[in-house]
Amino acid sequence: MLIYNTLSRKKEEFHPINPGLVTMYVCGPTVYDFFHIGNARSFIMADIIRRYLEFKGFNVKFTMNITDVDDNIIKKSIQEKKPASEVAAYYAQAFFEDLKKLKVSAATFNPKATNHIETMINLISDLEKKGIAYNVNGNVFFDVSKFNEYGKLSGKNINELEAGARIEINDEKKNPLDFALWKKTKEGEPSWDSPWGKGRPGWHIECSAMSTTLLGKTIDIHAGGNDLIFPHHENEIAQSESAFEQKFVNYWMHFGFLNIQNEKMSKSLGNFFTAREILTKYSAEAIRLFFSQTYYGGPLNFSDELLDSAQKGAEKIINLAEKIEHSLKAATDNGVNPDFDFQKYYDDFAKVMDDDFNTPQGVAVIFDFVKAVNKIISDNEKIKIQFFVDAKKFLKDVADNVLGIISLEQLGKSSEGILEDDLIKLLIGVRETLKKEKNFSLADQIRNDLNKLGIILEDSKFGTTFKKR
RNA sequence: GGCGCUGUACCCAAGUGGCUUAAGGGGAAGGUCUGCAAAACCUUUAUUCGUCGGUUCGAAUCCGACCGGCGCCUCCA
Repeated sequence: MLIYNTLSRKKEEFHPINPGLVTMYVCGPTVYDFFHIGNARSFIMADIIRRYLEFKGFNVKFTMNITDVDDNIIKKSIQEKKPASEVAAYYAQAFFEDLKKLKVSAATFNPKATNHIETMINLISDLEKKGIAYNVNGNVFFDVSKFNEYGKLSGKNINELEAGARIEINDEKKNPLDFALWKKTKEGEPSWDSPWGKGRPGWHIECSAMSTTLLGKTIDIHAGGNDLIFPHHENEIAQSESAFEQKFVNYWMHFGFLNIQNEKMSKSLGNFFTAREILTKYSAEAIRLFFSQTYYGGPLNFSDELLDSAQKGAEKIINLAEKIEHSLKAATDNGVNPDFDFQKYYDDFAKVMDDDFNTPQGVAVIFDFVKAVNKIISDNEKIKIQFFVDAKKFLKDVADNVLGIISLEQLGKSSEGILEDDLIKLLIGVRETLKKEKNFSLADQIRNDLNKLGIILEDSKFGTTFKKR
């Protein structure tokens, strides 16, 4: 299996530290607002990577942190005149709700920064003892000049950075690139006691602390958005490797941005849609398919047209799954036993996904499968039930469990309850009679009127079936 | 200025030296099935991969130049 490693800027063969186990850390949200659909891309692609590793048989310890103390949260708490902890708790809750709606699997660990302050303080103390961190009036900074590999992840050169620096002048720093490990408290801010007085941690230190505590000093995979490469991940490496004197992360993975009209979607530009907003218009499956149809590392434009096209693609898979369900219910064991090589599709899927999680090609394998199965269904009057059992299993294993672009267990489930479904079935029955009597105008009227209510009737060789828009 | 990503059909997008005279999705056109629809199936929709050169028996894929889009270098997935 190959993974593109930002550190080496090439694809590398993946070897986890412990066979059969993968330690994976993904930078999660700062909880001061709902996350947007661009953030969702990272969360979903990380989820798909995790699920594929599990599909391959790895036990994945998947960690995603919650940054619940930070400048933006404090700003929001002042605006809303609420305690910072309340703001953070509210948006953390919303974060989990939205992830669930997007069908992102629960993480093994979701550590919150404020639960790991002690570890961070110890880590900073170690760095200070080593002479790598320095305290100026209760602010502690990391001395970038003491870590001679600084810049190795982002390909930046310290001297060039200094030359082109547009960094805010801070008299307390020895070097403009030095970054805060510990920030002295200001009036009204959340704070903790520390050897340097009351204060709060800098942003970067939390990931070093939590990753090490939960997963170990060296982990297999650390992932996040492209914009975290510098300075965030660069700083994590500097802190962790200075403190522990061993490699922090073996494989660094970064997700491309979601753009709107070729411009990065971001909170500061204001050109964003929240994930929960998009979820009112499009299914999680369509959103996941949309992201899966592009390589995770590249840029991707966002628009309603593109999501519409993904929604239609998702329906194509659902249509097949529904046909399979009807066939399974019809349950007959006489019929042809089609010559169909299911294993080939599993092999093809694994082959392309093994190449740095090539989800676009993985999706293509699924659509090839959908087409091939549809063809067999339309070419044969009766098919043995085993064929449908196997076909369903493939969709479950690959399209549902790995990519999450279909939800088999939700098929045919009515959110409105059984009564409504029974009423629709009643109308279908009436319409069947009308059709037999050649009263097509009334039969069509029933179909059209139901359609206006969002219920679509389809006549097929399985009889009349319905689905809801 | 430094570093990185990117330019493939009407739209999105894979492929990065021969397996591809270029996957897959959407759209469009024609056909089959159907009382009609829908769904599904079949056919068509890039001799061509930003432009111009070069390397090679062979390139969308490698090299060079040029043109265009984007990002990071400051909080940001």
